[in-house]
Amino acid sequence: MHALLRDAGPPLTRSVEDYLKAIYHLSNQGGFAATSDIAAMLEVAPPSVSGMVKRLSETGLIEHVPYRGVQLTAQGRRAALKMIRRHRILELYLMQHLGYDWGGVHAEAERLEHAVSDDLIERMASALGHPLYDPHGDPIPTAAGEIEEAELVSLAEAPVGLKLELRQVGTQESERLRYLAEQGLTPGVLLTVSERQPFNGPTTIALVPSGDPRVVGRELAQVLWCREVPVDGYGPAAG
Amino acid sequence: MHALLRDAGPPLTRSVEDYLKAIYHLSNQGGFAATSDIAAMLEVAPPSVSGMVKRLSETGLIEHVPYRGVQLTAQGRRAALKMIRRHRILELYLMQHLGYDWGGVHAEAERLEHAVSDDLIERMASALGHPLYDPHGDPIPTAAGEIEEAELVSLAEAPVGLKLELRQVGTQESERLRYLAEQGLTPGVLLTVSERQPFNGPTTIALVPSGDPRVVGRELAQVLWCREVPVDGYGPAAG
DNA sequence: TCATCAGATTAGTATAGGCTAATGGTATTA
DNA sequence: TAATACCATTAGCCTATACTAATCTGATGA
Repeated sequence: MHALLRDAGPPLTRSVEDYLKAIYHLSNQGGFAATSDIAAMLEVAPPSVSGMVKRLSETGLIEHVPYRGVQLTAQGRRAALKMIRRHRILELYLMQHLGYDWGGVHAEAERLEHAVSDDLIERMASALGHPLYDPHGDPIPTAAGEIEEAELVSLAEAPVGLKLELRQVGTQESERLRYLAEQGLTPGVLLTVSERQPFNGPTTIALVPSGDPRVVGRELAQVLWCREVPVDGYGPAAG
Repeated sequence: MHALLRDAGPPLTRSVEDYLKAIYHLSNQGGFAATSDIAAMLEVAPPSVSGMVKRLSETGLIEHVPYRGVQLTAQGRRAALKMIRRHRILELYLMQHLGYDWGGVHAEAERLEHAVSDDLIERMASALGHPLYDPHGDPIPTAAGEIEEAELVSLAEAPVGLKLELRQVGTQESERLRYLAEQGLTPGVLLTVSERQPFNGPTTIALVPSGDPRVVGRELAQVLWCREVPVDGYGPAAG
């Protein structure tokens, strides 16, 4: 029996669960999640985040460095992964057993993930054959709270031909961020690597599904961290 | 298109949904639901009920006669039936598609009913073949908000041999209520009618599943309102 | 180095929903 | 009819979570 699952304490509220999930997603590479980013992700005002951050750090779910941001503690990370497992299993179940499509499934899972029991999730997981990846190709954390960390490659290093999802933008400079946003290069976008010029030259990519091309200079490409996207959408790259 | 479904307004909170459901169950026969009964059913303190009752009557979901109790308005009844539909469909789905048993299914449905969308419920209903009765034999309200009202027979009139569920105790006298509770005769219990003495004599019943016998005098039997229980548990009395 | 500005935090307020203690009303019973 | 007991309600308070407006901090750029 893994010791990872029990933490007891009072059950977390819906809000708390949402905050933990958001912080998990925003601090993926071990960095800090910024107050304003959390606020944007949860669609609340920044002061609401400050308030919640205070409470969460008092209960030991996160660590807060004022004016810097927050990180999950081991306990908080466990709780976040549990929610992510729930979400991903739910999405898969709704699509495979109840005919949901890509469009509707996220919102439904978003509400259900707070209401389901562990038991129900495990039953769904069984019914699905204990899947390892969700409909988006993201890995599903195990019931014990382990997740296959997708290794990220910088776009500057990614082999030509690969299909990637942009996961992290490794800079805070607003000029660069603004430019990248204009180019449609925000976390979550899918792309394929079309070509790379020699001698540290730019990388040419094609956005998916539009096919729009983009040329990204090496300096920028180096801070665009991507995950390889499995080809069939349900498992890691077929090999 | 039925006009019954739309009421718009802000979505109801979990608490409100629970109150409406409780009031529906407690005022079944067109009577009033008492504050203390609602409090007991929801496991909250009576003043909490008074507070909620004020809010609900301000929003037009219930009608409140001070010191008498509350009744659902048409709007409140619609909302309550929607929750009951959700609950019963969920119970059936969890049992038939996810292997739940009688024990666990209620608590799970109780939480999920607040989180599911109408869309999901209708998908589950389809997957179940649009069932009319839940695992307890209770009728499932239609999506349009109609429910087959179970006719109640008083125990004093019920034919010998019938299997019944006690649904309503038609007296408020505490002495009688206390006695009935001692006898295990509270709403929800299952029983079969074993025998009835002539000349307005007592009715003998057997509790289900224990088989314990009880002899109930006519006066009391007249206020014990029962519903006939379908034999197979999934439909009305098999014909 | 200092002014500036964006982002973070604090202050103060609101709403939903719960609680306990105190009070008020109704119905039963003597 | 009067006393009583039970139940409902009001008063006053608490927590979680959100908000706006005001203030503070730290990084950027002159």
